[in-house]
Amino acid sequence: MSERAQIRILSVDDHPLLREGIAAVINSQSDMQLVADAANAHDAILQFRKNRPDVTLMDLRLPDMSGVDTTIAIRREFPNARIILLTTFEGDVEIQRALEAGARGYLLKSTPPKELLEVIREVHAGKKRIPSQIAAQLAEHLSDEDLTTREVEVLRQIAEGNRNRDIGEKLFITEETVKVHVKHIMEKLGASDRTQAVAIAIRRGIIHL
Amino acid sequence: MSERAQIRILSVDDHPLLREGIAAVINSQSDMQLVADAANAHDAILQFRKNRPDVTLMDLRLPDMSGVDTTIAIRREFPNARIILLTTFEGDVEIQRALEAGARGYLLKSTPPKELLEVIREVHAGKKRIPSQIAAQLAEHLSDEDLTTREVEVLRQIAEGNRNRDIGEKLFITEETVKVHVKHIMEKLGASDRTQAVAIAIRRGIIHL
DNA sequence: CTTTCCATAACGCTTTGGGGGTATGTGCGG
DNA sequence: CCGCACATACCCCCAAAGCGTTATGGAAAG
Repeated sequence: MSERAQIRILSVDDHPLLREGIAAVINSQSDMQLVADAANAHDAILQFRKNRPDVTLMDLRLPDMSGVDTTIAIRREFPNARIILLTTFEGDVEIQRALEAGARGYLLKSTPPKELLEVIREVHAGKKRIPSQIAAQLAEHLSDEDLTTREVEVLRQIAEGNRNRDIGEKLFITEETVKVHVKHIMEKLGASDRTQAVAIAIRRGIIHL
Repeated sequence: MSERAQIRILSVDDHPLLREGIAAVINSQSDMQLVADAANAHDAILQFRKNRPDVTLMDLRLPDMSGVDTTIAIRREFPNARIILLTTFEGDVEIQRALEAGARGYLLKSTPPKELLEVIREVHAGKKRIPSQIAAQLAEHLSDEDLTTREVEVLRQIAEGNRNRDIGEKLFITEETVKVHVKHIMEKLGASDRTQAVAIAIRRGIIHL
C-alpha cells in the first residue's frame, strides 16, 4: 500500500445517503481516502482548515450557505484548494458562478462512479474538468448579457405577482423605471412577456422559488 | 443470522452514487438485504417481477417514466407491493399523486439513514409512513381545488409566454374562453396575475419547465 | 477625459390582461 | 332525472403591460 500517493478527499453534502455512496465509492479505491465530511458550509470550512484535503467534493445546495459561496470562502483562505461542485441539476447561471468561484470541476449527481473517480484524479493532477454535456449547456448562453443586480431584484418582484407600480413602491423608484427594467429583462432573456421571463429565469437558475 | 426474517429490498434510482449509499446503509443492517436495483422504470418492473421484493425504494424522477407511474404499473400487477417514494424535493402535487398511486411512504433524499431504516421496517410491517414535514406541506393545500386538465394545458401555454389569443388558436378555442380558464387558474392557485400563477404552479409541481 | 453601462425618469400610444356578468351543451354521479 | 362541474362563448370596462423615444447623472473603464 503506497499510502504516500493517496488523494485525500473531503466530502460536503447535506444528503447523508449520498455521502455514504461517495464514501463507499472513494474508499473502494486504493489511491484515494475520504478524510472528512461535512453536512453544511460552516462545518465544511472547519473541516477544510483541519484536514487540508487534496480534493473537495461540494454540493451546490447546503443548508446554511450555497456551495458556490462556500467555495469562494475556502479559496480565499486556501487559493490552491481543488474543489469539485456536485449537484443534481441546476441552470447555467449556477455553473458559471461555480467556475468563476474557482471550482475545478462540476459534476452531476447522476454521474457514474467511474467518471467521478476520473474527475477526482484529473482535478488532483491540476486539471479542470467539465463534462461536455454541462459545457454545452454553458455555451448556449455564453454570449447572453447578464442581468444586472437591479434587474434581478425586479424579476423577483415580478415572480411574486407584483404589478409594476407596486414594484416601484417597494424599490423606491417610479413605475416608469420599473418598466424600463422589465423591458431589458425580457430582451436579455429572450422572453415575449414578463411571465415567460420568470419561467426562463427559474429554469436557468437566475431566480429561485 | 436469522435469514428467515430479512426484509428483501429493491432500490430504483438513476443516481448511481445514491444507490451506493442506500446499498451501504441497508446492507449494514442484519434484518435487511438489498436484492436488486434498477436505474430506470423498465428495469425496475423487470426486477420486481423477478425478485418480488418486500419493500421497494423508488426515485420520483427516472429517465424513462415517472416514479409515480412506475408505482402504478407495479401495483397493478402486484397489488400488495410496498413502495416507498424517495425524492430530493417536489411540490405537494407530486406527493399527493404518489399516495394516490398507492405508495406507502414518501421520503426525502436528505433523510438521515436511521429514519430511512425505520420507515423501511414500518412499511414492511404494513404501516404507512409520511414524515410530518411532508404531511404538513400536503395538508397546506388539501382544501384547494385541483386544476382541471384543460386549465393545466392553458397554464403550460401561459408559462411559454403565449398571449390569450395565441393560446386560443393553439387549443382551438376562443380568446374569451381562455380568459375564463385563466381566471379560474388564478383563483384556484391564489395568484394575483398569470405570472405569479406560473411561479406557484412550478413550485407546487403542477407544471414543470 | 471620453465612452460605455447602469439606474433613473417622463410621455404618448396600442395591446393585452383581468374583473364582472350571463349563457349553453355535455357528461357524470347520486 | 336532477344537479353539478366543466368547457365553451360573448359582452362591457378599465387597469396594466409593453413599445418607442428621449434624457440625465454617476460610476467604471479605456
